[in-house]
Amino acid sequence: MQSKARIIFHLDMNSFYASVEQAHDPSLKGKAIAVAGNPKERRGILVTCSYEARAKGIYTTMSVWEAKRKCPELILLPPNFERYRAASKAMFDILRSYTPLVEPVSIDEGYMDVSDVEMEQDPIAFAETIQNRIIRELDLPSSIGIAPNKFLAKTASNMKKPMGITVLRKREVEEKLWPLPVIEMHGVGGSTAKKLAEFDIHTIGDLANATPGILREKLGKIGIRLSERANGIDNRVVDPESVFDTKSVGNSTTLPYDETNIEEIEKVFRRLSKKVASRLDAKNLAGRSITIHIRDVNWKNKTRSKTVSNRLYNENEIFQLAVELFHASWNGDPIRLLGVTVNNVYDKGESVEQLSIFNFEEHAKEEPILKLVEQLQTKFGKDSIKRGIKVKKKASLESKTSFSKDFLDDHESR
DNA sequence: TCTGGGGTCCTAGGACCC
DNA sequence: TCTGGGGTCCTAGGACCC
Repeated sequence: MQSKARIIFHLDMNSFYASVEQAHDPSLKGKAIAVAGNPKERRGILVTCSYEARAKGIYTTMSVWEAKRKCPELILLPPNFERYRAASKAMFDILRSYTPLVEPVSIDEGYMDVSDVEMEQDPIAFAETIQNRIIRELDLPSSIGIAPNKFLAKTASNMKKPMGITVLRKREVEEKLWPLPVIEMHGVGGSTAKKLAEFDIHTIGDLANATPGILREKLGKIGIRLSERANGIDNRVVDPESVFDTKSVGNSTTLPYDETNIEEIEKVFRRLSKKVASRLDAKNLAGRSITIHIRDVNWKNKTRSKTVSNRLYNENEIFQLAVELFHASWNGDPIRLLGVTVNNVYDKGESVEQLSIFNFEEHAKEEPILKLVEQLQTKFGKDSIKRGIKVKKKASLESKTSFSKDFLDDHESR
């Protein structure tokens, strides 16, 4: 069945944080401004900068000291995330006033599937309406890409900034995309570009016309995907729910000076654990595993992780595990960055699965249960508890105490 | 004084199970 | 006695994006 062509918008806010600051304080309009992590900090970088700053050779990710050297009149602002989140929410509310099929991708960009929206005019005029409303109501500039799928819409929105509206039709891919270098493609970074260059693929057109089998062999799944995208093919749907699908919550920090003092390091872990715990709490999430990140002076990264049987959300537990992992892998070298992430997170209160874990935890401290768990794990393997929980998931809510019984029944009936 | 902090997805090898 | 495949979970690392 040939499905009806879709109409996808990709809306991208232009230098979002800087624009929000200029809207908030109009005296900043027309000036070279930038938002930096904390302008006073060593090792700070620019998170965003205004178009006026860009005109003077300033760009995002530039270090603060370099930016100041290059443009002494640059106005540096500390980030005000609350302000950005409020602006973001207002922007997405505007988008959702036209269709529920809005998928936020990040704080300042999102997709809309407007295929079934009844428009009074053509899609371009409709995009203008949205863009003008965001300017009028929020004083924020944006760019919109219009295309039959996400990849092309995203590519299109990037073509004209600020305040652009760009249509990219599938039949225009050959003319407009193929001449561009592969690095211009969303999903291709320096590393992939270098690999592609090794077998003489330099432009998006080269990629589009390469044998998919070869790409698969060299790049794995990514190779196939890139080949499709280069040919203008992308079947991903616009998913409004994806924003609620948090998989991990983490916090990391670059230390002001390379650190070897264990007391300082533990203090940092304490701070990071506290932050992660409070953010998990705010979202009512708990996780099943923890990862710590260590970056050394040479920018070499190391991760260590551990999966635990109880749900992870408590600050002290996170801290203990983090420090434990750290001690098990640290060789005493100076450290540049530390991070703590809780992975495999899920909503604490929603599904039966969590409830059964909760029941299990309630009894976990009791001697007979501990013994049972040990026996079960010895007999059936480490993941047997999880399988037990799956059985529990099928069982009714009332039979809370039947956890171990369900579990055994399942295994003995095999 | 080069290079932040928040994420997601993919790979690959080993353990373990059926 | 030496023959499997198929599947999931776990860990470590890397690429990429905003």
